[in-house]
Amino acid sequence: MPRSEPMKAARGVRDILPAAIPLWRQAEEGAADVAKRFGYQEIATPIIEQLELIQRAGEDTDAVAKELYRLEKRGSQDLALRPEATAGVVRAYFEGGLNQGPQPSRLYLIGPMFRHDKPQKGRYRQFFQFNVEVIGGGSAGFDAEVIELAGAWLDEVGAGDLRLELNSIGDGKCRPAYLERLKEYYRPLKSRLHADSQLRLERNPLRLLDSKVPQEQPFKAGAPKITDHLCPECAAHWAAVRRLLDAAGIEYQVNPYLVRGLDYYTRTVFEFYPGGATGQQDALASGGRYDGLAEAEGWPSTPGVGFAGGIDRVTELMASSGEAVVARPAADVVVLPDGDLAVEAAEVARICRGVRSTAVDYEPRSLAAKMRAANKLGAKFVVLLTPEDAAKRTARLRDMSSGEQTDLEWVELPTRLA
RNA sequence: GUGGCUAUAGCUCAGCAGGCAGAGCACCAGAUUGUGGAUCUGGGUGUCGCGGGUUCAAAUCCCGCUAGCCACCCCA
Repeated sequence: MPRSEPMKAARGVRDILPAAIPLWRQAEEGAADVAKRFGYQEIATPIIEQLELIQRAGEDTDAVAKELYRLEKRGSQDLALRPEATAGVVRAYFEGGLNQGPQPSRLYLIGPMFRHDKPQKGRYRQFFQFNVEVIGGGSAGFDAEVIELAGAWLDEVGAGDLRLELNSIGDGKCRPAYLERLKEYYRPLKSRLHADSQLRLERNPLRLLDSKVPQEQPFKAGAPKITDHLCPECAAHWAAVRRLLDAAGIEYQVNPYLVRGLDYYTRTVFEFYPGGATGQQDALASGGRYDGLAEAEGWPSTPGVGFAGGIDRVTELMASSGEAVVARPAADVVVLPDGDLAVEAAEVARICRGVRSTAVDYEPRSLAAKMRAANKLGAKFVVLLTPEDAAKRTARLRDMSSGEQTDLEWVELPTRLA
């Protein structure tokens, strides 16, 4: 047989092994707890969606073109793996009739997302997000609420010091005029911009503000700030959000360069970063208001605000900050048959499982080896079974911490183990 | 898309002025007349990522490829 490479996981994806699961659970359960405490309900949407839904929510950005996992066409629908959750949640809100219920709908979702990125630390092709969405409510109170919720989650799971950045990017009423001012400012500088930025200048000028090209940094300082050019409604909303955050004692930094590239985003944008990190660190959670998204999907215009938190990054932070989680033993009780007693050992295990997690060592190895294995597993008890015992339906129970042993009948096991 | 680093046992890695492929951990067994942890003893489980080149001789030097990691770019 020709030798071949052993099979490995697909590029950019990873396993969450048993030892890492407690930390993972802590991040997820922390998310669910906080969301419920704020009155949010869980929703689960498919990881596949119609390609068109994702394209409408992402327009024709490079990201959609390059990073979307499209599925081979089956039947008449083009499908893709979801790269983010909000588009699907908004779709489900209408399709499931949540728009008929009390407004707004407060929803949360935890699940995997897929992007064909080049993998690197904290960035995977299948990654997990905690999403919180308020759909059907346009008040500033909701903006502040989801920000507070995001901060509470990161705090409680032990993500450590945080930095919250905040901005407003206006809406369809005031943004176009601001973008004209921005273009006017950058046009004379066009020849000094990076090639990518020259394209953005006419197509998506807002993105010039978060450019990281070193030679463009000095230009940003002189650029008009959108928060100076908000319409009265957006300005009032912006002021209200900040007032609410101040009242809640939530610290933030206004970052006039924090933007979103898509038209349906409106008003509030925010991102949480690890506090110790400087510069270009990936956000732990990012969100904002998307009053134009429902309409982009072809549904009635409906306001919404929310955020997405990266569970992979958060668990990595938890691990590095020494967040200790003790893994529970796989089984409290291990049955060690001495000889060919698989049937009897399985029956004894079945009896023990009524009161404690129980495993059986079926391997034909020495009793010493079985004891070693049971010890490493963290077993609290072992049940030793010899052919003579088995014939009489008796066994020997050993307490692994005290070393104490007692001979007893199988039927006595539940009471002795309980 | 760009760049840097890495690739040797199941795992982590050493070996690299070219000369018989190694350690620790893990695993198996024994000391213990078949009862765990501590200790000791024994056991190597390998196409040195793949393909070429240089050489008497290549894990080691050179070229190419592939994969992984890290960073930049990007990130709905």
